[in-house]
Amino acid sequence: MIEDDIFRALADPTRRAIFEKLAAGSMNASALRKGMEISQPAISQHLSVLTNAQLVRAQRKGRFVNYAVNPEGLALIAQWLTKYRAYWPERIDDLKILLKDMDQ
Amino acid sequence: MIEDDIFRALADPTRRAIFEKLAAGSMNASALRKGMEISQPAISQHLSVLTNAQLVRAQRKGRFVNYAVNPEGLALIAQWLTKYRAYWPERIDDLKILLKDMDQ
DNA sequence: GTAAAACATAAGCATACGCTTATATGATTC
DNA sequence: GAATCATATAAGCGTATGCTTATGTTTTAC
Repeated sequence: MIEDDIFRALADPTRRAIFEKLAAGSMNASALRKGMEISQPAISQHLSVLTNAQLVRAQRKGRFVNYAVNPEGLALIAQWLTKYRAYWPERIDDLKILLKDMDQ
Repeated sequence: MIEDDIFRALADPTRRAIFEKLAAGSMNASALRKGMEISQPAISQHLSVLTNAQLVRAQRKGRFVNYAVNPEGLALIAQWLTKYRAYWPERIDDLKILLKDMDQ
């Protein structure tokens, strides 16, 4: 089940931080590492987890590897969320969420 | 970080199955257990995790405890998703996802 | 081709997870 | 209040997770 991988990948705060950085703009592992107190192997392992979860995409560019957000993973979360659309309007505060055209 | 709890809670397939059952209608732990090959303590522990993640609500009804979906958790996921709204249109297949009125 | 840079993989370790069995708590029924 | 039902907690166990250090790969630069 891919959902296992996606949710598990996002359960780690370091991984969410990496993902957030990538969402602001794709970059290689070294660039990602800057400002994060983490070892090189750790970043590499996290990126592997994110990639397997289809949240991130890897592409070799010479001796660098460019990492970018993979919309596939996000779409799968959105898709999962729509199953429980019935509960969204019951949100306590004033958040308004609308999802349409996903009746497949 | 509540996101840790939410994503971790959903990373387990048994927990997602429990959540899905509750989404179809609130019920107590015994009813939930029916049809699931799982021990009573296991269900209880899973429900505890889901409750802590604000995905589920517990309410005593005599000697039963009624469990129901807590929209709060779902809303937090939706909220998290909106941060990456920019990437949604890039979805490969024909899935159409639209989110509006969440500019808070 | 040799050295160095960017990244991945291997191995090991402490901690967390999900399950089990056993027991405790809370509430009803008689 | 004793027995029973519904649920929670405790303790223990095997496995997974996230990190580290050490070593491999792959590609560029000289």
